[in-house]
Amino acid sequence: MVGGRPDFPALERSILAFWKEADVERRTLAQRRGAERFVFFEGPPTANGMPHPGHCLTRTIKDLYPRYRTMRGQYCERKGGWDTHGLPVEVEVCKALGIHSKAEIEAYGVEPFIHKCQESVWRYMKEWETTTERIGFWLDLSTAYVTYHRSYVESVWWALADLFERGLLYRGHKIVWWWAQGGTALSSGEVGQGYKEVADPSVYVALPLLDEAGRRGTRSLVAWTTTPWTLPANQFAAVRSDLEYTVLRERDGADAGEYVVASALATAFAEKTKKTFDIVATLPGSDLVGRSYLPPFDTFRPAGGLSGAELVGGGRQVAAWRVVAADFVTTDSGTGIVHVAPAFGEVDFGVLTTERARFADPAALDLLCPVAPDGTFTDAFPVGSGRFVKLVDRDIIRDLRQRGLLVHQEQYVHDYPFCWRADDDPLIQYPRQSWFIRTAQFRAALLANNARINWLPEHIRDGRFGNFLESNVDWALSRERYWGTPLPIWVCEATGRAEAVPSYAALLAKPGVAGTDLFDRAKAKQPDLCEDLRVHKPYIDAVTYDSPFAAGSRMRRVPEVIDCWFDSGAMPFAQWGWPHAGADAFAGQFPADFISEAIDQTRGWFYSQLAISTLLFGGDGPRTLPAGVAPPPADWPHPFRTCIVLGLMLGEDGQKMSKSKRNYKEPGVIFDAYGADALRWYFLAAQPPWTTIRYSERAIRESVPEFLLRLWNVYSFFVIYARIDGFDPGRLLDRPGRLDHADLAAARGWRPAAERCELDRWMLAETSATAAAVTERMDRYDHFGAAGLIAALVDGASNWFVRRSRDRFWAAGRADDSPAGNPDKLDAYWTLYETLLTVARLAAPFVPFVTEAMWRNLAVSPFGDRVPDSIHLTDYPPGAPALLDPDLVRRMTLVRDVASLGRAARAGARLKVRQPLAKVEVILADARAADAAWLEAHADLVRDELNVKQFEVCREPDRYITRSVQPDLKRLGPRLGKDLPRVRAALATADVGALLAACNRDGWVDVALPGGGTATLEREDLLVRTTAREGWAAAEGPAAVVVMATELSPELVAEGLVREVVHAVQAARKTLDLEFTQRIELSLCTPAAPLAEAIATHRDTIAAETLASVVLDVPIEGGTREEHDIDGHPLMITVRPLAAEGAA
RNA sequence: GCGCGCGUAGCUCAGUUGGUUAGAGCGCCACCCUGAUAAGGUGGAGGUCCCAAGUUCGAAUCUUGGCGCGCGCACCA
Repeated sequence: MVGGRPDFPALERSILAFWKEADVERRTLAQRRGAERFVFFEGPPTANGMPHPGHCLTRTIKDLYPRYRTMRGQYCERKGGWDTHGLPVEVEVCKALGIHSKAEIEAYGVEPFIHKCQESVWRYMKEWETTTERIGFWLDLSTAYVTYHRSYVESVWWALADLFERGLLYRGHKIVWWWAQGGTALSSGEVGQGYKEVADPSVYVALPLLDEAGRRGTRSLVAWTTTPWTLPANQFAAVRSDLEYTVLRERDGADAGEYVVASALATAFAEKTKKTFDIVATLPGSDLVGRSYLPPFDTFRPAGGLSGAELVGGGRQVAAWRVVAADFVTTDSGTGIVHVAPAFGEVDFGVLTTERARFADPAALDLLCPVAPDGTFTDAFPVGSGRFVKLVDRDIIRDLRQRGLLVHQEQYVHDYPFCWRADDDPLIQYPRQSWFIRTAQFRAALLANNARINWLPEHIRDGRFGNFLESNVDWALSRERYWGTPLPIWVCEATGRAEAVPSYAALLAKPGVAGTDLFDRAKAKQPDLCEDLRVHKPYIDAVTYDSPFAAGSRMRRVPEVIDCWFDSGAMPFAQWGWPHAGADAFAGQFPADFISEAIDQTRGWFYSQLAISTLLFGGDGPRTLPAGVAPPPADWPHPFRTCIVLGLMLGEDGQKMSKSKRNYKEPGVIFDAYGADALRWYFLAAQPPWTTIRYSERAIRESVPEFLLRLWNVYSFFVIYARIDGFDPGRLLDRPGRLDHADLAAARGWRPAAERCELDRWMLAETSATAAAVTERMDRYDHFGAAGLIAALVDGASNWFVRRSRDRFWAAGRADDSPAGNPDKLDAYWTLYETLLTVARLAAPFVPFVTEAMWRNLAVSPFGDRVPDSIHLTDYPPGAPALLDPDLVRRMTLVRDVASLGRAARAGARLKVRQPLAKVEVILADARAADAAWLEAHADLVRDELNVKQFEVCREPDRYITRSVQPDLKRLGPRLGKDLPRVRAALATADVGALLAACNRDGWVDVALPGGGTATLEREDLLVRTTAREGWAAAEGPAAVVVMATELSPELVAEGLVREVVHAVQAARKTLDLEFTQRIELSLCTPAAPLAEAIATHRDTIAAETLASVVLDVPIEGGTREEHDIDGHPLMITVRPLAAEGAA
């Protein structure tokens, strides 16, 4: 059913059924087997949350290019994938179980907990599958990779083992964001979730300097901190050696000491403390470096005072509570002297590391940490022992004040991270053993690889992503959690030496392996237990083997699992189980030509993929491949060549989408109301993909008439009349081929473009040009530009071709090659048919449903199995170069402009189009003579469009317009530069006629400049602009001025009145809901003489236009009466339908 | 605080290496068509292109500095 209002959602459901029944998706792939590949990677979504509109966007983009490339003849696999590990899954399970802490999980039991996690992963699976299918995203979910699957885990193991073999995976002591109450470190992403603005105490603390003998003097450093609880762990004070420091003494202070602060901050310091200071001295920071000071607390201070330790190069120095030089010291805030507590800050820890390197025995510098993993002070710091550090701040401040070390105290408002799932728990930075990957030493390689990626938008490369890589730090890989890929490292109980295991088979091959039975027993008890869990906690933890490092000792796995981002980043090879399996699949599917995700994946999937690929497959790795397995080529970029980075999608109110705020409509609602094509077109055509999209139902709804409905209307127009006129391409053409222009040539009654009318040639030229341009854009991944071109083509077909061709479609004769056929009508059908087929195929990757419906009806209905049964099995239309006709396209634009200007001129003069006018004249600004002649030859067209009796290109333009000459700035700018204003001035006052005449004669002209000198200008340097003179009904555009004759003769007025009358009668017919073939009796009564006369004169016209058998001037008995006002004249219309007696 | 992006019509957004009269859709007003018709079309009004300075013959476009918004990073003490 093509007529009437289309029901897109219903249409789409039937198309979905067809795709499924006819196995179309698989066949599009099978058809291209062996062809050049287009490699696409699916970034795995997590299926334990509901899909929302943002996912619909990514899925639309991810579908578009594979569809397009497939139609272009490439072979594009679309293997799905699911991300299944990680804290979010554990959190979901904990919620369901009503538990929170690690202790509670342990109490519940790791084994049942893992089982729950594995089940929970598939919680919203159904919704994801439905959404994926409904939006038309062709993705093979049946072969989707799953990150918890054993083969996937073993691929990841191999990668980690390889890194370990190369010394790139190590165990380190680092400062991590620690959730003390939960007993785990959090990932940076998790930390980022939990920032809150809070007021913390901020203190200025005096650190008394010590002399050579270790005696305390009167002079103190002043350090600033917002975390007083870290003061007991103080180990250093940092200054910058190239800064100047000032020694201040409080004026009027009785026994005031002296304070050292950075000179740049001395004033601010004085203002803060509200004290008046005298400057005692200034000194460079370098003078402070090496000095000892008294730590704020004695926590770790040896009773016997400070003894030195031996330096690497000989000599001795005090190990702790010493001033060090550091670049990170700034004068932005504080005092220019930084309290360094290596246990509680990453930067601070860096200071310790640097200092350790200076000493012969690094152990001389212990890491001082008075805090237990649960966040409470140990007995080492009696003031706060047993209490959570943050709660001890006040006691610490009181203690400092009592001892005279507190210089100043205030509240400081700043952002501080809290646990994202327990937002009353502040996080602390805390030293913790974890496993790291040495990504930082690959910084240059990462950047080089990144430099070769085609990022869209481009600024991602050097902007967000590049910056991120520049500041790369080693990847903190391990997580002290449960549901994740277990870190495949086994450690010797006796020696602590470790080795990595690349696969389960390798583990089984170890000497004296034991513990594999834990899983077997669980499986025996619970036969449906997922086999993949064999490589997960707790089963894998039970597997031990003989240590190669110490006889009689066992190797045990470390307890950690890994960051789930490593899982997803390993997807290019792990999806095939490579290198343990899938060598061929991997070789053919690496690197990806195209991936796309939203910008939040910069440090997520984009980074994890790049980092893993660069480390494994860059210049010098991998080293541990099984025999016969080759690494992929190392050429950059890998593992992806082009990446479209999508903007974030916001809700209707411009805020982040959130379920609780209900600021977005569920995708399902949109699908049911407007259809998937509407949503897809909105995503693809309404804005470039990287802008932040404000998702709104209104915007989606409004995008429908603009494209989908218009396309449908043209299509529906064609179908309606093709049926009436018997246009049946299936009968006229035996071998349809690909239904391209050349194939249609074989059809009976088909005439070459050259023999058809101009409008047909124009339509075909536009179509061909658009096909070429769209292809070019799509090859550049510019679907936004391509969509604009397709929309413009549809607009041209609807609002120019169809509108101007109506009479041809309605002309007498059949649309076939029979004797009753009308060749021009047939031309019109062939032209529109070809255009529709081309447009449908161009738009197929964008709106796969409606275009499929069009193809099924336009091609499959008439040709049956002579053509592919799905549009997605066809080739993308190449366009026919022979049909291109730039001159015609330009001229048609010109005539459309003229028509448009004519209407503007009418509007200006308040002369509606129903009122015929005598004449319209056009003055072309700077057109070629051939264009003018062409335009004049199309007088009929313009007369028809503008309802005028006469049209001509004006021979005496000076009557209506003035001309001015302007310099072509783009051409002359580079040549004349500073002289331009003078050239402009000269041209403004020049004799335009003479100037142009000289130019046309000689090709150039010298212009005298106001300040002296001349400029030589060529004809091409001059632009002629025409301006309408006052007093005419005229409208001007860049290309032309259109002037309307406004004088109304009595005849013209009468004709105008008649058109109004016809209009009124048609309205009456419509009110009566008459069939358009229904004949009527009509009476028109008016007391107004001019109107009566006009009606009398044009009685036949009125009768013909309104299908009236008679037009009377007395009321008809039994007719329906309507009172009308015709340009101020009253008119009574009476209509009486006649008994049916055949069609018009 | 640092980094990235963005500020153009009432709303949502284009504007492709600096160039002449800055565009579209929606909304609004007016009009047209009435054989695609519970559709379709045309025209119009509406803009200090966030502000300021600079570079330039010329800036919505380039530079710098503000202001505002979004995102990322970050207790850099």
